[in-house]
Amino acid sequence: MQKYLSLTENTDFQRAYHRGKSCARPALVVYSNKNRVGVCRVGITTSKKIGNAVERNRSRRVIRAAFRAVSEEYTFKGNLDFVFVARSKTKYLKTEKVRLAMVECLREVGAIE
RNA sequence: UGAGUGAGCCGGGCAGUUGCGGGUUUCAUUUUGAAACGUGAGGAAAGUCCGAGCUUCAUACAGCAGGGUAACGGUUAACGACCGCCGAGGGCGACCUUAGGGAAAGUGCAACAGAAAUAAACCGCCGCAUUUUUGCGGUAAGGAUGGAAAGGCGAGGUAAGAGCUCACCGGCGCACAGGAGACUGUGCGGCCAUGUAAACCCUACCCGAAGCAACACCGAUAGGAUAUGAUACGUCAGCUGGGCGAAAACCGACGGGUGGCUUGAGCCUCGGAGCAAUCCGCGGCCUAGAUAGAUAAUUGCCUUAAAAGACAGAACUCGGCUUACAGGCUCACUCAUUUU
RNA sequence: CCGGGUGUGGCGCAGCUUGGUAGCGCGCUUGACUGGGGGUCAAGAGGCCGCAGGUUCAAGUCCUGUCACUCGGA
Repeated sequence: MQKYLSLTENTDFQRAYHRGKSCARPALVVYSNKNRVGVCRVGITTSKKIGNAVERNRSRRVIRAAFRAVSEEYTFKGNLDFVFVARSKTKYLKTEKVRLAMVECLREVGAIE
């Protein structure tokens, strides 16, 4: 499995929010933006609105596991930055449901076939 | 059987597959990659309310200001924590609560009501004078107010009264006895003291400051400074004093990296000392260390009525306190009822 | 990690230092002036002062704990 870098800079997140394509589902929100780094990068946002530290960690882990499954199943078109934003429902969902929602969103923004 | 009090404990367990962080070993290897083994959140990790370790700032200053604590004895590295005990208050009881020094060092405050609030004469009572209505004097027993009216209550006493005198009770002082001490008990004296110090204050004791984003080293980048002054600058935070450091290739800056980073006032078993907190000894064990931050998905079995369903995520490390918490377990004790 | 601030009628704020009566503006209700509206005037309702405990005769105010929001520094 290929390694993916993490998004760390705040400017990268802002660029994804403003210029990238987006798609929203009750499970999560996906932003996608082209980059020039040469590899795909991933950022996960869990705001304080989601809940306390345990609930934020839970949401982040579910999204990370879902993305891992997606990246093994599909190949991305070009080098892209992804930002996944957790919503208040995410912490109650199983990984499989989040994976299905993620596939739908990624297909809509044109990242996968 | 019912009601209750106190103390302690658990917070599902075992095994498998895929995947993730750290470690060790082996192999390949410039970076790094692969395999195997082993390991990977809590009782509160939380709040950050106290106390320490550690590091730096003068090898670790002084005074003032400021802050904290407050019966007594002990435990502890230390504490405002804990244990024991005394006093006070509450409960039928097991037991619980308690910032619990000083109000005769001084200052302030006590609204409204009431005659009067820390010193007092409105009504009443008594005596004397008198134009019969008032004046002067004595008096805190009685009256209404108030949280509080100047020790309480009874007897003597008196013109009327008053600790003025006496008995009992309460408070204070002294002596003796007991105790490690706070204090308790007994006897004697004498009647002077309203409350408030979580009001200022006084007394005793304690406190230098900042915090792992500390700090040390490496690295790249752009910049400042341009000369010998005991001045700028830096430094123990507030004020004053006094001192120290530092200089020609140096200074501070920094979204970088490495260390700091987990063996520690550590955990477990057994024995001993102590009412207890806790301490001592023998033996055994190594148990997260990330740096945008690692625990997810799923299967089977067991315990169970049912495997779910609480509160909640380490961030330098410890000791406490406080707060949140589904469901349950153990021990000791009290009261009531019934039976023997 | 360290250190501040705020919480009071529906909304925005005083009152806390020096403890005894909880007030101001906007809004709300009723009435009057007007043919009606707006506006003005008059009257009124609406508060256990974030929560719990303590000190005190008495607490919005003082003390302790706690909850929520918010600001600043490294």
